This record gives sequence, structure tokens and C-alpha cells, in this order.
Amino acid sequence: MDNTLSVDDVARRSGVTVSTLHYYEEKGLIQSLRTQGNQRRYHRSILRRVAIIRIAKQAGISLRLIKSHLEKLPTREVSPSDWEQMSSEWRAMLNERILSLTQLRDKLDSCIGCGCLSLRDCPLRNPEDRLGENGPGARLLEEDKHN
Amino acid sequence: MDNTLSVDDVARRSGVTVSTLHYYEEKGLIQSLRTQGNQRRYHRSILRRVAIIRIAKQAGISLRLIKSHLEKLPTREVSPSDWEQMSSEWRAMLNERILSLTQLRDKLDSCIGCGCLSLRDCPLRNPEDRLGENGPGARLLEEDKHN
DNA sequence: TATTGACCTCAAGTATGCATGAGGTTTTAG
DNA sequence: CTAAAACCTCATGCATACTTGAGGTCAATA
Repeated sequence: MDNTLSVDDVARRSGVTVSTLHYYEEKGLIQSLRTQGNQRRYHRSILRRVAIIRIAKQAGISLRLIKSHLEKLPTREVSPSDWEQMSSEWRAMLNERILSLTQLRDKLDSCIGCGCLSLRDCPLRNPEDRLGENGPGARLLEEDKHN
Repeated sequence: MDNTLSVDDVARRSGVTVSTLHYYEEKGLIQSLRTQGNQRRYHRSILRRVAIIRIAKQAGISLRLIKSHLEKLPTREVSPSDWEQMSSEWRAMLNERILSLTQLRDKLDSCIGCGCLSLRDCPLRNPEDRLGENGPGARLLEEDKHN
């Protein structure tokens, strides 16, 4: 009624669950106002914000990194130029990831059936360019450790 | 001396830690013989096996799936043709993943700066083709649920 | 033989990204 | 006004992939 959205509204319209919204808020990716009775109310701009978070997640970007990108923005409300900025950064990260996966694939190609796995100089066993070996779980794009 | 390897040997030569080897064994990806004193001893073929596990991990394949692939092999020792088989399957999975990331990137390209994020028909907000939204953590290649 | 380094097991911790449930309050519709 | 639906705050659980530590044993070397 008053132009704000409840958690449930946001959940339905953004396609995430209420618990996810709670989680994002706890992690500082989104914020809410509260009613007298302590219930969350959101500005409509939350929808774009959540959409952006989801897109970044699809690209494999961690919530930590998404958060730090969102924090660099001048305002809470994500403007088109903010979005342009972020999405092009993410595009670059995506590209890197695509590149390293492609390289791995090509190495697989050149090694399939060659038996060289047993040799020291197998490109697949080159420890120089290990991908995604940081921490638990299979990861895509990760923040640099300095954040 | 007796042509078998200790955990430490394997750890150093394969580039993983002892605890990782313990973990892999617990999860059934590798096996060991034991000395009288209950210490692990490995056949040299373990090195190739561990190398393969690592490569698959680089490709983003979960240990569960790697395990199930390894279990399909006729022998404990991975032959070149086994490797050929597995690596081409993984190649295909890698390709799929590369493809979906590429598609996402292209959508990003077409959406950067267009402001369409607020519209219902934005390709980036199309719920049909959400990637990597299964379960916790950012994931790469995942097993199908039937395994 | 004695000591040191390597091993062993098992439990618990770490990080990510939420889901679920308990126990209680607020809103809203009839 | 009252009942039901929606909310709230923790706490705990789940899955992945390991790491770390405690408490104790084994093996190789001086």
C-alpha cells in the first residue's frame, strides 16, 4: 500500500526464497527498513538489486565478491551505469574462466589416449596452472585474497 | 624398498596432502594396502589415479562423479584406454559448461548498459535457463541426481 | 635401544549458500 | 475481535572438500 514491499512480495517477484533474502541481508548484500512490528519492508529498487545478485551468482561469482562490488556503488539504488560497470567487470571474469576451462579442454584433447599421464612433462600435470583449487567445493570465480 | 609407496611418498609425488589422501580413501576414490603396523602402502599406479582425480577436479567435476566414473573401470589400474574414455566424457561436460558460461557472457554483452534489467523480458532474468543453481556453493559440473 | 619422524584414527573446524524448524509476534481479512 | 497467514529471531542442518588437532603407535636411524 505504501509503495514498499514485504519479504514475501520480494521473494515472489525476484524468484528467491524468503530465507535467501534473510541470508543476503545478514551477509550485507541487501538492506531493509522495518515496520513498528519489526517486519521487513523494501524499496522497489531491491528487485533490481536481487536480480543482479542472481545474475552474478549464475556467473559463478561468490556472494563475498558480489557484496564488495555492490559496496563500491555510490548509492543503494543500482543505476544503469552502475550496472554497466559491474557487468563489464563480471564479463571479464567470466571470460577468464571460460578461457581457462577452454585451455583445460584443449589439453584434454591433446592428451586423450596419449598415455602421457605417466610422464613428468604432461601438460595436464603441470602444476603451474592449476585451476580452482582454492578451498572447499568446486568454485568458479573467486575474490582475490586481499578482500 | 618393496616397490610400494608410503602416504608421504604419494603426497609429495602427486602434489596433494596426506590428509587429502586419507579423505579420498575414506570416500572410496583410492585404496591402500596396509603394513603389519597398519600403515598405508600404495601401488605405483596410485599416482596416475590421483593425477586423474586432480585433473577432473580442475575441470570442476565433483568427487562423487569422479568416483562413479572410476568405479566403472574394469581394473584398479587405469589403462590408457580407460583414460581415453573418461577424459572424453569429461571433455563433453567441460564443453557444456563452457557453452553455458559463454551464453551467459553473451547475454551480458547484449544487456550491458541497456537498462533492461528492469523489464520482464530481459534475457538475463529469464528463469528458464538458470545455471548452476543447484545446492550450496558455486558449482561447476555436477552429477545428475540419479547417481 | 632409544629417539625422532612418520603414521594412524576419530572428532571437530572451516567456508559457502542457503533450508528447516522451534517458539513466539504482527498483520490482515472476515 | 479473532483466527489465520505472514513475520521475526536464533539455532541447527546439509553438502562439498578438505584441514587441524588430540592422543597414541610404528619405523628407521644413530
